[in-house]
Amino acid sequence: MHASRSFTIAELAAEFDVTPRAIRFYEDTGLLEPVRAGRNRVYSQRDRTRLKLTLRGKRLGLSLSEILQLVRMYDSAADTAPQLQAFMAVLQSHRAQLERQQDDIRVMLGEIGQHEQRCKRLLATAANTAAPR
Amino acid sequence: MHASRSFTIAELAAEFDVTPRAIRFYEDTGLLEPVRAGRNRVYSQRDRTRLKLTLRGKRLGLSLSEILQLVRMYDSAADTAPQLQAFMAVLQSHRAQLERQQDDIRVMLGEIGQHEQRCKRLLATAANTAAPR
DNA sequence: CCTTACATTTACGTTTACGTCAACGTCAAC
DNA sequence: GTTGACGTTGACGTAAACGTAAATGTAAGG
Repeated sequence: MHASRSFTIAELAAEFDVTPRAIRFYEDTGLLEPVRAGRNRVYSQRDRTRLKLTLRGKRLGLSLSEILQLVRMYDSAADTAPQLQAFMAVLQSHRAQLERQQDDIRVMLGEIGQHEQRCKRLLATAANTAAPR
Repeated sequence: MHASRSFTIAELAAEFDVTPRAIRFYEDTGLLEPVRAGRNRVYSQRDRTRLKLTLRGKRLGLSLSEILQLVRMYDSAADTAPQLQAFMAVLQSHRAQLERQQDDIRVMLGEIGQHEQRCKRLLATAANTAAPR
């Protein structure tokens, strides 16, 4: 019967390696909605999940307002057909953007691989030049 | 014998869908180094490539200074063994970050897929409810 | 010659995402 | 009772990445 554990700001800050200041800022933008125990913030599991989503979005270069739109959309259960259609259109465009990023990453990983090969070759010949005996 | 074509700022701006202002700004940061025809900037193929790299980096959330470090590193041909070792270490960390992003993307694509499935189900039942005949 | 289109530099404005005090409350430990 | 350790609310500061005039040049076209 564990009442879905709650968290302090310091706990979340430590777990995700962000500052309390940042967490409070995410609240200002609407991304988090902790309740209060007196003056202090109390974060729910839902807040924790939101924070995780937020940081994931940031790692992919999304702005906080973009992330907010995302989570709001995912939360708002659309029910009418036009709403659902619109929702799916947005999903499509997000998918497209993510796939573009995947391509970008593939290209970059390829270049990194090339540079690594070059380094290895150079290191091999350098070793021979420096200590031919 | 085509002398490796050059570009005006407007050409590059149109091709990559950015403003001239942004392109000049990238020059301020050191990312581009156009020569001058009198007062006007003339961009080489190398500049064009740099711009492409810059925009790719941006799409992945890199800052301009990070991108600058990258392209400089890739340009500077390290030759001593310690330099090469250091270079490869940086490559490794970049690779790691890109792989983290790949994971993030995979997770997000998965979530998008789930939402799409849910939408389709809802649309199906909604259609039945709206027009059962 | 005048306009139009595109280029330039200089400079100040703006948004985003926090950092960094400052001043204060609170509760436990010594 | 006071000292930390942690929390709070302002409020101001800041770096990044341009946007947005303003004033000017310049080459082509009518």
